[in-house]
Amino acid sequence: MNPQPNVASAASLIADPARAAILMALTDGRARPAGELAYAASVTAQTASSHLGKLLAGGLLTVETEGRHRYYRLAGPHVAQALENLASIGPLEAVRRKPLTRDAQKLQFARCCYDHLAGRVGVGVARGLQERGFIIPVADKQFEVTPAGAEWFGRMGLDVTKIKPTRRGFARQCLDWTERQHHLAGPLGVQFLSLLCAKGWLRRSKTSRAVQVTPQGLRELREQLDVDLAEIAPATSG
Amino acid sequence: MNPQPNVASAASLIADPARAAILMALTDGRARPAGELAYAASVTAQTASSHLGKLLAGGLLTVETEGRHRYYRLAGPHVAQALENLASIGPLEAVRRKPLTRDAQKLQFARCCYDHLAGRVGVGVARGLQERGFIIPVADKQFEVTPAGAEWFGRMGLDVTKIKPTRRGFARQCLDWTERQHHLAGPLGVQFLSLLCAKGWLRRSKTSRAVQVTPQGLRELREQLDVDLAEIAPATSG
DNA sequence: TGGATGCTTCGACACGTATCGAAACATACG
DNA sequence: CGTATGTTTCGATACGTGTCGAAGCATCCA
Repeated sequence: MNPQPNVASAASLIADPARAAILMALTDGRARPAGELAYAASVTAQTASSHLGKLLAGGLLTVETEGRHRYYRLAGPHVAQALENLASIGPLEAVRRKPLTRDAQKLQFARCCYDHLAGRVGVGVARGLQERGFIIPVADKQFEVTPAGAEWFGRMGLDVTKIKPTRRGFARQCLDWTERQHHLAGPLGVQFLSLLCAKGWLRRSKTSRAVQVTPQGLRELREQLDVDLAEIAPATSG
Repeated sequence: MNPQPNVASAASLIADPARAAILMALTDGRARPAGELAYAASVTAQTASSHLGKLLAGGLLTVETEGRHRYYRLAGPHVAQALENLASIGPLEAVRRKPLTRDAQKLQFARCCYDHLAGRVGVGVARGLQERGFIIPVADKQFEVTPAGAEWFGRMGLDVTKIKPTRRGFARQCLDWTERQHHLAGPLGVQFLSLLCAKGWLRRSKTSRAVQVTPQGLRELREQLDVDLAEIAPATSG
């Protein structure tokens, strides 16, 4: 009668608080060693090891050994997507009472989603790119780069003709659950985030998914893409 | 350290096999009484009642009392979406060995996703509508109906100007995990499924999410939208 | 009003599993 | 080669929770 016992088993892997913390710590797409994940989940190394083994067996994580460290990362973007999707279910009562921590505000403002830019800034940038006619949404949850867009990316220092599309596309539309709008993902999104960091407009946190917008970035984003971050910034950056 | 205990609690609600079975039984968007759900999950009425209470408290279900029956349904499309999304995580080993049951094949071929058409047929229809220029994907995971599309829907017997958009849009792009492509959801998708059933092209199963394509539907879909179901049909319908 | 049906609450039991201490294993460093 | 660090395995414990029998409400019907 039930053709999908899958959902239950997959969900049970995410259901444990420690495992959920581990997964959330990996949603930026970076790989982290077991010890760091144990610390992030506030459990001992043994406990974390047990969890990591289960997540691995369940296909949620992959691992690569390097020296005496074992680096874990999410098995793919679809796992990150499922996590964000799950987060959209329950927050009705749990989050509302507390007015969001400082860190949570930063995350909502700007963060990286697996390996590209997300949050208010991510959505704003994607919207700016569309309004300028640099990218247009097309079928299959993809963006297409217009000739004008290619030229603009080129002036920014990004040769879009040199970016190789993966099996899942070249410039994906990724749904942002905090904003309920799309931001730019896929190889182009990855390269674009790197570029903005290299130009000193953004700065990735070493310890979390948070992304900081530099004063220069504030100015340039407004100038280049008409993204007014002042309006959407959290208290500190306003 | 963990700003989202949400994912863990939401996942734990889906993690139980009985609850998962209940949720999956509701993914077609219809409302069902508690007893039927107990049967679907193969548990007693007391056990099911306990689960239903938890799902209700967790915001995954809503309920309406009618006489001595209590009808439960999914709290919204986002829950169905999260379920389908979760299903895409684990099926690597669990499903592969068995070549899919008869029922599972039917579901993969054509089913309703909450309240609109999904599966191979759903994706094929959406693709056909796009190739004919009747709908085009736009930002925010939405479809836009072209003038030609409005005319075509009109000839089919569906006045698109009379369909009210909800808060979440008018014609949504819904990701189909079996096909990894979009199909048509939202109010337009709902109305369109009703229309195809009314015209006798499709027939919804009373007991499951499966949707059957009638011989007339087979012919008309090919004629109107160039959807060749013969190629993508399961054994029986080929 | 009395009995049937549908559903929920209560209480007790049993099973699963998350957790950590101790120890084993692997790798790097001096 | 011995020691330190990172990680996993083993074993025991304790807590949570899914399960069903029995009883309690609510509704419908005669």
